[in-house]
Amino acid sequence: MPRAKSSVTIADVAREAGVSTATVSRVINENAPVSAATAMRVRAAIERLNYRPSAAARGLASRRTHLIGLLAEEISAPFFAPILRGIEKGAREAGLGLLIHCTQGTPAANSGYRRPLGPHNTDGILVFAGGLQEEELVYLTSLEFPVVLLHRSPPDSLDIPAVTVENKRGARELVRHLIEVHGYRRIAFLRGPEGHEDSYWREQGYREALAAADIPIEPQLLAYGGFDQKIAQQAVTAWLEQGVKPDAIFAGDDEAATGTIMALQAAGLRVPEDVAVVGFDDVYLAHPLMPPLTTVHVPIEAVGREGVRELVRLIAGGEPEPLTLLPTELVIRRSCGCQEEA
Amino acid sequence: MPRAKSSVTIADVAREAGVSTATVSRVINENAPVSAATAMRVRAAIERLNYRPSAAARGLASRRTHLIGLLAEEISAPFFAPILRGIEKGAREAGLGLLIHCTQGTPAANSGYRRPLGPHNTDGILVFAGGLQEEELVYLTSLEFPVVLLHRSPPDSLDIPAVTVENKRGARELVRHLIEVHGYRRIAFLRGPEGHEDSYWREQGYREALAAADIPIEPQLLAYGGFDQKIAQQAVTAWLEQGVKPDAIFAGDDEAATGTIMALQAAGLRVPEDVAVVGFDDVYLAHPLMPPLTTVHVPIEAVGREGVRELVRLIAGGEPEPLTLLPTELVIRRSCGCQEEA
DNA sequence: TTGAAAGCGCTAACAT
DNA sequence: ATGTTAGCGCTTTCAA
Repeated sequence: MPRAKSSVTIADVAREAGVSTATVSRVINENAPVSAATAMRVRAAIERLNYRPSAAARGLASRRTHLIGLLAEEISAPFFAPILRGIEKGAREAGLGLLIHCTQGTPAANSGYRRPLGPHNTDGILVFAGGLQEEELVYLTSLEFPVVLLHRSPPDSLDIPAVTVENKRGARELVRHLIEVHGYRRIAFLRGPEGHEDSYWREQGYREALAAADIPIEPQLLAYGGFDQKIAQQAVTAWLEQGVKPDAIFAGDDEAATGTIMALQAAGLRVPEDVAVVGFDDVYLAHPLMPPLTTVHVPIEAVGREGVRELVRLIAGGEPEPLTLLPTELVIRRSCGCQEEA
Repeated sequence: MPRAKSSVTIADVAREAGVSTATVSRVINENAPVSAATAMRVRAAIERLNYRPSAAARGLASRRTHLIGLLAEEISAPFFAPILRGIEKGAREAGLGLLIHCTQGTPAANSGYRRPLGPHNTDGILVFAGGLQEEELVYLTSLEFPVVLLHRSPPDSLDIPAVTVENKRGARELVRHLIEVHGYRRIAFLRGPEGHEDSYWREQGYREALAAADIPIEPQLLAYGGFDQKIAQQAVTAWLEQGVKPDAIFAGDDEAATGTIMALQAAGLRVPEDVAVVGFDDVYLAHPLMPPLTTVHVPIEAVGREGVRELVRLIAGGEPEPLTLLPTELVIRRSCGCQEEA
């Protein structure tokens, strides 16, 4: 019969088992020697009373919440789900709870003493991209509070560990493939959002690949795609209307690649016969009705997992790993002009 | 200058402001009268010291964590992201933190005194579909602990508030459209996973619509689609190989509709000219390269939002609303045979 | 290996 | 309107 309402405390268990509360605590936390017989009695008492330790009391006494936080700007598929899955899995395996909070462009709420996530309620936090302003990062660092950045590098002079992916290398290989295998020379690039690091490095990779092939950058082949299907569609449509017709379009990400393909198809152009299109992220391959897209695989879930791993290390007082750069991988399908194998 | 490491406590603030800790507490919680002048001094002291109340101490003393939990089986796009967004938004607006945990088929971890979510660390929880075993629901209910079910109805004899959508009505209207507007009579249905409530009610809606039109159920037109693209594809392929060719296929959900369309196209059949296809959920409309799918819109994000609203009501001691049934809405596009308007 | 007891930082009576 | 103080339920020295 479960006891109703008023909760069972460690003192109840201690009484039931005929030991002190300290001993019960030791059995629960397994952090001090307890004789097998005693432990058994305690566990039986816990079971019998259906005792569950109060997280608040534990946290107050031990100064450990066993919680980690995730701060993001917004919950947006398709990128958010896999990274969250990685984080949740990592947290679960480390025996930590996961507290999540989105800023949703409400940085105002994140001020004063009402902070959503921080030392007052977690043992450490994960910050996804722009989930936290630099000022607060500075503050948390001064407290030596564990923070790990995801898909974002630390502000200058702050050495906060970051986990991200090889955007530049992935983009470079992708564009190199277009040049070397297909002989394309007029390769357009659709930029992602301003200030978005993934976007920045992908552009660098694009530039490096062109430079390596001695192909000059044509400014008119650079446009804003915003990592967004609609924006990319408009950008490509605008090109077409101006008579700009590249050999290939590197859309910046898969979302933009979708918009690119739509714009091309709407103009009666075939992909890849008339214009090749490549994306980045490899999140839409799941969608079978899209022309098989050549893209760069990004290990999104792994970023979450590695982020937790690093955070756990910091919490344990271990040496920080300044930068974890996860590998990206070229995924050749059909939209670049290759014949996909069956 | 922020103080490093050792955290600022309410006593520090009280001293700095020249008041008692009780007064500081009153200012923070705004739950008792404090003179404007005093409040100002306290706030200034809080600001100066960069004080942030310890969640653990607050929780221990007040027996409120200001946290709600979300329990799910797994984090799977595309359904999870919107519902999470609704929940997170609701929690944020209510000033509550959100703790999430997935069971991932590890019910074992959810036993003994190491429960991920419950009265020991939250003020109430949201259970998405099969996120929690019946036994634990019974236990939590006996404690009068606030629980709200999402996309799942309570076990017999347990009156736990639930929030879900009008699956039956949506399916009925959808099939009625196929019958009345298009005159289809051989309408196939692809079932979702066994024990999945959405699936169950959609089938009921399908049956009701057929019954209302005096069309007998043809057992061979019922198959298992598993709310899964691959499984649906196989099921439809199997039909085709057996020479079963329905007028229309209600795929159970959009995911299965995708597989259905693939199977049809692979067999050289056109949608909707040769076979009409309809889905449910309206999650893929975002994907522009798919033939515009006639489906039923499910307000996924609203389920999350309403779930939080109900949970907040329970936590505040309000009257429970046993069942919140959110409306679904028929979305006519092209895959049923209609001419979509521009 | 075990127990006693002093906090952890806050809230909520109860006084005044 | 404000202060005093007794806990909240645990962990963690310190002793034994």
